[in-house]
Amino acid sequence: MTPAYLQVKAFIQQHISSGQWRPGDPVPSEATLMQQFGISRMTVNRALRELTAEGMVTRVQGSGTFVAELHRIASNLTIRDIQEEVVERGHVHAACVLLSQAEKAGAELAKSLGLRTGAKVFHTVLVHLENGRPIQYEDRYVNPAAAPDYLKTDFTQTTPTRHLLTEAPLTEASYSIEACLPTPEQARHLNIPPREACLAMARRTVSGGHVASVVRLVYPGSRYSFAGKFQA
Amino acid sequence: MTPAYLQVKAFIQQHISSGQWRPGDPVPSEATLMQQFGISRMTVNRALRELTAEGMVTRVQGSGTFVAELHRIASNLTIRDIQEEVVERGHVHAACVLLSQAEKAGAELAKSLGLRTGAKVFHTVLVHLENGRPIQYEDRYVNPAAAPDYLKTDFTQTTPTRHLLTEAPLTEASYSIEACLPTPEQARHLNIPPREACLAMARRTVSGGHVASVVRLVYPGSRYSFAGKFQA
DNA sequence: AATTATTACTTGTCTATACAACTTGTGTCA
DNA sequence: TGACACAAGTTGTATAGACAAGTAATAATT
Repeated sequence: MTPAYLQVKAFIQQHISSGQWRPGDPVPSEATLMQQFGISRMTVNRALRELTAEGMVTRVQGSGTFVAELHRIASNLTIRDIQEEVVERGHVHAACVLLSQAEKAGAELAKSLGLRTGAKVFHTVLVHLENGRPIQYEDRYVNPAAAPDYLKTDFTQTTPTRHLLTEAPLTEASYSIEACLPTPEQARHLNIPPREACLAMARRTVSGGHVASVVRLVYPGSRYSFAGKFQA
Repeated sequence: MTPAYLQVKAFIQQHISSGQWRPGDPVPSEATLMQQFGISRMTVNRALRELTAEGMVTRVQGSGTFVAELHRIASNLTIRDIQEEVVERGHVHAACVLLSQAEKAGAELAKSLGLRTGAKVFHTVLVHLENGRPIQYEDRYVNPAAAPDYLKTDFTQTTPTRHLLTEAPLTEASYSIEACLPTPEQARHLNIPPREACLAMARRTVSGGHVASVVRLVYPGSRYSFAGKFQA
């Protein structure tokens, strides 16, 4: 037996996705739906509240519930560990450490990490392999305050992402996905032609109010894409 | 006065983001939180239910509530109208129609649209300009069943996205973001060098169980990126 | 005619209770 | 030792009622 609140949700979603109720149209009030389904108000309320959270409808106290203007269906672009991702595809993950050291931050880097120029930062460069083929070039700077033991980690066993997620649970992050051509070094390590288009994700993660890490992930365009699904 | 359920949410989120409760750790049970906050179970339940929906915690019936394994903080990658996007940045949007006609679908296209080979499809190619500079090359095929009047639209006034969102409210969509080099024609119309890396989003939208449209959006890598924010 | 009260309706939050479904550990019995 | 039954604890769903707060239309007043 399908729970009542799901039936109400399905009822409303169907009317919206079929186009019978168009953006801006009023959705029946809680009282109406109560009677129509013969259920209590709290149950109807839950259904409408969830639809609001999902962006299907908007509610105005005192006025009513309305079909949301644009279906801004959100997808689940998430921060994932590359190793998990590869393993989930049933493939073998390996990592090759190109660099792992402490450095003094330049002006730009220091600013983006929220440190003063010349402050100590950790710098790692890795290449991740999927079934032996290079798939990600990871160039990362880490705020020592967020993960003091960062450099002691064996990155062929534990990925930087995993270490950081454990050490400094993230509270927010901003990212930018762009297309670029690889640097000669990136092309060499990714084993791609120097003019093959690459996907790059630049990411800045914040943990507890402080910037924990800035990273640039470069993927060969021919071997990688961000795929996802929007769902109503 | 902050609502009680929000206080509970804040209490839990703080313990998680501060690292006091680590992934896998149990979160206090509803009964415990009831007593601790002196509120009813339904209120605690709402807080925990919302945290579950937001990916902060996982709940197992009969067992308990636990801090989610990886903070799979989801971002708001949404299907947006390029015109809205440009206008929101305070810029001027314009569109140039390169092609707008009915065609017979080839085998591959027909399959992806869920039609038979040779069926009639609408095909449009547009270039979108932001402040006069080309920013998106839009190559779109539309299922006539989803939007019979598609070709009658003046695409310099109404973008295809907007028309389709109005005509065929979408129920789901899948996308793929990749890096590529532009075709000569794309490079010409986007006014970029032939070897500049581009971002491409391939999207397939479904409306009411039928594929409404497949589209390939190509952006100059130097002028566009998908940016977003994950938030706890 | 313009302003102000009133009223009906809507959503937002919260309570106390109830039963169902599931998990886990414990104890009993063979 | 192993299989089973049971009890305690947990989440999932649902109810009927209550009050607060906001909106919008109507009625009353100026």
